[in-house]
Amino acid sequence: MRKKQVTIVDVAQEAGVSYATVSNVLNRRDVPLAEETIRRVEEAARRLGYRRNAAAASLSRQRSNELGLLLPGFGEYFGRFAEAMERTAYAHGYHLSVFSSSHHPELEQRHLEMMLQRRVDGLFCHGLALSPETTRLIVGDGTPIVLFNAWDWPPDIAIGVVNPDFRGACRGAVRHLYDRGCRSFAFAGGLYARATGVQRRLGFADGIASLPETVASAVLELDNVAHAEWPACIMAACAGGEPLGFVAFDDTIASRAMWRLQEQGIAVPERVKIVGVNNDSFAAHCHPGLTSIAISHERHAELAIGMMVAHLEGRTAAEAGTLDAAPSGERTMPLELIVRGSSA
Amino acid sequence: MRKKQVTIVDVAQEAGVSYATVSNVLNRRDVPLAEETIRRVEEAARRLGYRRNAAAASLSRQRSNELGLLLPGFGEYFGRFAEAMERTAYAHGYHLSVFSSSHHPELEQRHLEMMLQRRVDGLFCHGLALSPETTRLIVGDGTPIVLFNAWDWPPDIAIGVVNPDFRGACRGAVRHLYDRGCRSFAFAGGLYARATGVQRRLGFADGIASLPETVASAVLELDNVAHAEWPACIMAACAGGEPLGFVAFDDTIASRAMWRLQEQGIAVPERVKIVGVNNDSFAAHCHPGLTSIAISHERHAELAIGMMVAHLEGRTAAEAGTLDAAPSGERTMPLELIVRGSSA
DNA sequence: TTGAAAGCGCTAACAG
DNA sequence: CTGTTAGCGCTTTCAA
Repeated sequence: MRKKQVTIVDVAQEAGVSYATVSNVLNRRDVPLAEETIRRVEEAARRLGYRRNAAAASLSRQRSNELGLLLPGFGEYFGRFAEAMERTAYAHGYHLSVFSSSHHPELEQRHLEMMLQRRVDGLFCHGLALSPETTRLIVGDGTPIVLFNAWDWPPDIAIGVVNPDFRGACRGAVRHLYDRGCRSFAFAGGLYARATGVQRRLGFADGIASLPETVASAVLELDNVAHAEWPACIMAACAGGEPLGFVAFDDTIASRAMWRLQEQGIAVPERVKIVGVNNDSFAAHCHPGLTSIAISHERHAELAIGMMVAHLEGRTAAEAGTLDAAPSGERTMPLELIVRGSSA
Repeated sequence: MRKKQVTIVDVAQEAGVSYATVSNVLNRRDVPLAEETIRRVEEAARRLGYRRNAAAASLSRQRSNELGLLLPGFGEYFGRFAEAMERTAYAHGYHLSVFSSSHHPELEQRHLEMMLQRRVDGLFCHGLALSPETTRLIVGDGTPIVLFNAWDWPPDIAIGVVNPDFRGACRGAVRHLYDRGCRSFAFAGGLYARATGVQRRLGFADGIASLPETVASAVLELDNVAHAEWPACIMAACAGGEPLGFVAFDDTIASRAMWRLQEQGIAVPERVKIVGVNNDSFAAHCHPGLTSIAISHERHAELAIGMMVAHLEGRTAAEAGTLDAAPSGERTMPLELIVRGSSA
């Protein structure tokens, strides 16, 4: 077994004080301490290479100071989000552990179960995770949960939700394309991300409906269409001589479509103007640059962590009778359209 | 504070047995148990919604059954690796927590410190993390560490290392380009990833040296060169009428270069043939497709986790006098060249 | 086959 | 200002 660990008892002995005192020194609580004692204890701890045992501490203090983040995967979108979340949690004095289900429901449930067993102080969970089985794991457990990218979630499961405004952004994208001269439109979805796809589709429809004139529009399902067929599918939506406005589920689909169209000699942005979603790194480096909808992961993280921390602190404050539990709810985050060559 | 948690004591009471028995039942140890008791306890646990407290368990049993993974960031490369690691750890009966330092040394140290405080059973750490400060945190702690993508690490810090063979792969890339007719070569690095960049550079040099004839070659540093200048920089390395063979640090640099070259009317692959590294998802969807060096994250993960588990189990076996500590060391993983249009 | 009891390392009253 | 002490929830001998 691992080399016997150094405990506060050892440190106490080394410093010649009681081990409660060591705990006091090391946690710098509001307790008054003699300068000399502090020095001696810190010195002893350093000398012995003492490192606090987090399990013992959480057990004793009934909180772990740890937050958990459950992601569907570490793709570019969620990867960036995770990084922002880690930084933000850190800034708020918490530690964030990240788990990705790699799109495996089984792994996802297991991750969830582990976080609950570890009594994380709070949990961040993506909307797709809320299958009936998963939900059952969560419901009734006291752990506060903040959902993200969750548009259809069981009520009373979370203390709050924060969603990027894909709907509003797609609405805006249609308008942008119209302003650039498009008079017929197509949207290409991906079924694999249901809820988030629906939002985009709704936004696309909103956009079409709010145009000053009636235009032709189509919603495409390219999931089961061979890439080579994409241009034909897409161009079928084009009516009249004006360019077609094409809104894609994400940048991957957008760039793939762009390439296939160009390959067939269909000029982008002259014949087809394209808008993607996510502003992935390659959007700026393909040719032409891909107009895309960008999200500020920093702000997203700030909102999510903020909600959680407010709840956590609010709760302890409430216990102290200082404050009512902090209010929460559903927040929507505005997105930004980054215009590049593909819609020029 | 959180709703009082259900403990084994509650379960014991509900089932009418001692709480030691509950523990026995729930952990299905080698202890003989009466069928009836098992049933009663499980039933009670379910009814009460019992969930084991992981902190208490780790504290008591002196191991957490948890592994930690420290990444420099959640980019495509490490993101995929992290997913594979999670799956593999799971398959081996461990739980893996992932942390990314977002390239912030401060966050990185903190993550490390937390994992050590949490007494993870084992730690996976990328090579770039081994700054003097970080190394100091680790050294002397009993936690077993497996390093990955670490070419210059302090001895005695890790129980093993597993590295992708970027060097061999880049050597092969040069050969591939030569076979496709290139007679002058250039490599473009990125300083931001030192060790891994050095490996590629060495491989490039190896490749040049092993060619059947002497050729012109150049190593470029494009970090501080404006993108618009890249074509000029790159083409300066081109000698003679044959196409230039261009090996890039990664697919991002490769695709960016490809675009800039094409923009200036320099044909790829006719004038310049390009090979990238990482086989990022867009490599298959840019035009022309980008030839790239692919890594099997699955195999990488299997090697890393395997090393760790062997050590962990070997150690407990050794304690039991069954086995010597498992041997480990440095493993190199072969990579694969995926040939696409950019080097046709 | 079950239970009593001694910790695991640390925190948090509370008493001195 | 410092020390005593009673847990936190669970695991693990060792007796019964």
